[in-house]
Amino acid sequence: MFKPVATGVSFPQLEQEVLEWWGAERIVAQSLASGQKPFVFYEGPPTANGRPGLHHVISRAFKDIILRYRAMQGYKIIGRREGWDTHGLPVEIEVEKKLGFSGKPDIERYGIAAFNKLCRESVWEYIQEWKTFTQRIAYWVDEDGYYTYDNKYIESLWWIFSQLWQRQLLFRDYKVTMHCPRCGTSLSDHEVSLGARDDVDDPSVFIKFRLTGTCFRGDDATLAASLQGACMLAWTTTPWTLPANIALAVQHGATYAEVEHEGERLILAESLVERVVGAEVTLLRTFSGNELVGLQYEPLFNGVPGAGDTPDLAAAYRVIADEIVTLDDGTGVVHIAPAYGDLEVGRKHGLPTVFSVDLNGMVMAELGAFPFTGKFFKEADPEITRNLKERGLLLKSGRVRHYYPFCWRCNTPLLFYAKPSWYIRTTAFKPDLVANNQQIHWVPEHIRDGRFGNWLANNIDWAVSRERYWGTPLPIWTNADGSHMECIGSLAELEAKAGRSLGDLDLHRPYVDEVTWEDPQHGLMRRIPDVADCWFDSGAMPVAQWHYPFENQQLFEASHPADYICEAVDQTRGWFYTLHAESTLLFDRPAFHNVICLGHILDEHGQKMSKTKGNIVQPSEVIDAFGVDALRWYLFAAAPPGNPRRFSLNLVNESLRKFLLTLWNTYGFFVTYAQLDGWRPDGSGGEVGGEEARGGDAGTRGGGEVGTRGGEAAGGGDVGTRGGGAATGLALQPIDRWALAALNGLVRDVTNDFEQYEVYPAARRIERFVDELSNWYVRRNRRRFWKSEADSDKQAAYHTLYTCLLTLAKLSAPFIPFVSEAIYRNLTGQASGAVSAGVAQSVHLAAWPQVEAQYLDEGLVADTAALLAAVSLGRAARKGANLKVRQPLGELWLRASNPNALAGVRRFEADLRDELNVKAVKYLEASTALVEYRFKPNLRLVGKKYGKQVPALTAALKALEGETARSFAQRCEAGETLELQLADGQTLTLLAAEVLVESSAPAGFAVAEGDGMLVALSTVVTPELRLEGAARDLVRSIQDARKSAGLAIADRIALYLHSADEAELLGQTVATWGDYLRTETLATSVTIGPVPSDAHRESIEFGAGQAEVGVKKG
RNA sequence: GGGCGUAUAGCUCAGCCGGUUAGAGCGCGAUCCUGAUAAGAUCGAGGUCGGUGGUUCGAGUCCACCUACGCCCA
Repeated sequence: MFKPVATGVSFPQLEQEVLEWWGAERIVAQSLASGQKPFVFYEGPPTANGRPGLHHVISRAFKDIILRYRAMQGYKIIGRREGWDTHGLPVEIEVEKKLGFSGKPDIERYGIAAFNKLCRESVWEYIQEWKTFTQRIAYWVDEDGYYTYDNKYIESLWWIFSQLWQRQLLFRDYKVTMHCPRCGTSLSDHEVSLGARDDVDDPSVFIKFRLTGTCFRGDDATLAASLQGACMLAWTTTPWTLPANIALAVQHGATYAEVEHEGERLILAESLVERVVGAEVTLLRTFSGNELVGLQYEPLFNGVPGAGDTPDLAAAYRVIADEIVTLDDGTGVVHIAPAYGDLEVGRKHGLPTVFSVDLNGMVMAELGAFPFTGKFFKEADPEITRNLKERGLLLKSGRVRHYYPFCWRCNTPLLFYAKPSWYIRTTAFKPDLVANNQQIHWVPEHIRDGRFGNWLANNIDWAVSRERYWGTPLPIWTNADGSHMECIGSLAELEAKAGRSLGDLDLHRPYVDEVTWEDPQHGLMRRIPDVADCWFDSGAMPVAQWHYPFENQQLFEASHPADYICEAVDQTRGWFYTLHAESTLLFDRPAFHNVICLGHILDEHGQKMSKTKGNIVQPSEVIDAFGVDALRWYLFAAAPPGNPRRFSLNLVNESLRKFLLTLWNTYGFFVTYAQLDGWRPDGSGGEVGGEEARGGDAGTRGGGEVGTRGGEAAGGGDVGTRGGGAATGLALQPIDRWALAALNGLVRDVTNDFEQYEVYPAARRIERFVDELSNWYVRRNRRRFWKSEADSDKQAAYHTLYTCLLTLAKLSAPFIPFVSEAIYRNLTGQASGAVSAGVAQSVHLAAWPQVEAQYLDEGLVADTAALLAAVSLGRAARKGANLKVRQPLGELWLRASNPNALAGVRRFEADLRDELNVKAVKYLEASTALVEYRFKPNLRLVGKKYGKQVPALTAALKALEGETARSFAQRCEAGETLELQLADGQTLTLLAAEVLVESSAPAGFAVAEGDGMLVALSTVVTPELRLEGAARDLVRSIQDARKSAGLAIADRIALYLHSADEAELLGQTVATWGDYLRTETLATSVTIGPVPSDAHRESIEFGAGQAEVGVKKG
């Protein structure tokens, strides 16, 4: 029935075998095709442009586990397919590097067609590695995936753009970018940080802006008039931006001073006067920043409007108040040039934008005929400064060292530059974005109203265009002067415009750019050059992966929103947002209902793993050493997924040893005996084992004083269950019913956890159950499997352990797909060729376990927990007194302050006696004179009720002693109310439950206490007990000797014992316990005397001295 | 600069609605147990629960501020 289990298992090798079997039997395909009720998943597309790393294992493991769980529940998973993010700057940069390019001009020279071809190919550079990786980590997805560069995918994006266009949600405005005038391109944030320097030498100039005496929209005309001719004093390190100045900003609440200096009136922050102007000034008056708002001043120069723009200069050249202003340096008056960095401020205050430097970094000719006209902007700085000095508008100038960004490629200083850009008006939907977010179940929860919620609350319009090449082309066509625009929503629409079939036109640049048409009213229509932000691609995947609305209408409707998605926390501003925004704008609903948001993986020192730091752990390194399941289990069980986690190989090894091996060995134990017995799940078999192969009947002597560990004790419980095994007709023992109760509780709890998308607590529960199954159930029941009779008691043990293991295989299948498969296939007999009707071929095709309510028994589980606590304390007490468990002791005293715990221990008293090797268990009660009592308030109950009286109450309880304490304890145990007098004379009436009774250790006992329980062991070893202990010591040593002599389990021996030191003890032991020695060790003879030379010999410690043990096969 | 998160034993992490002696695993040392086990049990050393202040009869837990680290944004 069962295939033997190798205890020296190699998990990586086992996984390879399972992989091959999955392949041969097409298990993955079967799983993908299975199920009825729909469950919708979205694959967040990775870029195949780099190698798969550990962080991909995490996200895929967390995706996979939920999908496997749902599949086992009979769901049909929609969207369980690969997806690839193929567009974007990272791909372009990769290709640029390969070609040795240094910017857009190189690409234009090389040709967009050839460049994009390389981009398309570059995406697949690591594809084989990805495919192998996907398969090896058992990420079960359909290889028939989606690709964002597909024409069909792009066409769906066009449809979305045209929807937005029709609703006037797509608009053009400036956007500030970091621009390299030499390379002629914008740089990404990452590129900017590559080239920024901290100690750049730049001019530092203080400029006077002369007030006109008027004010904006007639704010405070009186003040304005009185300030006519005075100058606002501003500071800048970029004189080249002054011609584009449009406003001056002050701080709302700060105090500004009008001072007289060398015959001029200057206005600046009061606190900066001395530092900037010096002490030689006369203070005329002060204002708050707010009072200055609206004052108008004479422009220094006349800035140039952007192409096609008609700025409203009536709103310019005035004082505004904004929070960007600080009083740390400068004058407290900030020069605002929206074109070169202050666009957000400009937008907020309704300011126009004008320019003075073009995209090549040259001062524009349109500014007028100045000495600096046509010069590079940095070289214009001194000329502009001189010009202002000549006009009396410069207070002073100097140099300063500060932070400034340079191009990382060509070392040219960068410009902040407001470029025309396309936006999606997401701000118009802010309330909807926020409301739809409330429908999403986030794990961890704090992301919803924290990071993600805040991001939505501070929503800004989405700048969606990029001046690049490899991306989804924006489907907007315009005439020459930009006065007419059209947005195209499908290929068919474009064909209609172009008046020809576009057949297999590649919708990428440059081919799509070649499609133009003549508009009768507006002239030649050409596509704008921009492509879409590649985040727009991925946010559109619910629509575009199915080529909606051109195809798959029903499929799309059924698969939006998703039930589940999962990515790392950095996606709150990435994919999570773009999915949410596009879904809200298009369909007014969230894109997903449940999301697990993963923390990042760090190296063992808490540093982020990165290529430059060289601290990346390759997944293969881990997988080859420990296997995928060990890695997965570590990821699921080691820490909650939302936290960043430190990773090291050691931690994976730990989870392997702690969990996987325990499970595997328990399973191995079961199979070993089930195979020997020919046991079958249907209850047949079990009678063939017999004495022949086994250690005989030692374990079932029953009634013996010794040798009762396991079987006897388990059978001696006080709950009569013979024949009472529910529907099974099995003779379930209490410990069997405990295992089944715990198992069904586990099924219930793990299922609940999964329903909440809480993987971590589910893993911890399974881990704990496996530990208890191995270290309590199996350990306590060894004899039942071992004994020769094939009785109903043995059947019950087999049935119980089998049920636990098979259910565990299913429960753990989503976590550890390989090991669970191996266990499942063997336990269902399939590994050895048996096939039963109605049994799923693979654990991943099996049904998720159901709770069998008739087995649930919270009382039994709690009682066993109390027993385990008592056992643990008993061991601690033995340790404290240095009394090993093999030495039997007379009596154990126990007290439990919790009546339920006490009842639990009483119920399993026989197990407690057996486990701790004591003859009798007695209970400390208030009537017992052995101990003193101490009292504490039950704070949880008393705290709220008595509040400030708690300290007095505590003191009064503590003061009780002697007979008063004893009678107090008795009333308490009887559940009566208690009168307690406080120090101030007041008397309180306490309920019994409001007082905790503790007892001191009885004298002359070995004691341990904790968790409201006290265990005291009598340390008296009588001569009888000593002999019994000696017998058990001997048995243990003889078993060791058998083992090291290489004897088979069932070999009979001739036994020789000899001790010069403890001859008398040895003689008495053999006389009293000879039968026990013989049966336990399969000795056909016991001889006291020197060990013959042909016997295997060992020296052992015995009594207070030494002894010799000899064994010989006989 | 702003937002979010994290900070508990040498390491990795738990710790519920505030409650009595703050836990687990690993590692280290010691003892024990074992004819499934690469295991297990017990004990020991190791904690100013990041810091300061506050609320409260009572704070690892709640509040404020600060520090360090991570992520995102500017």
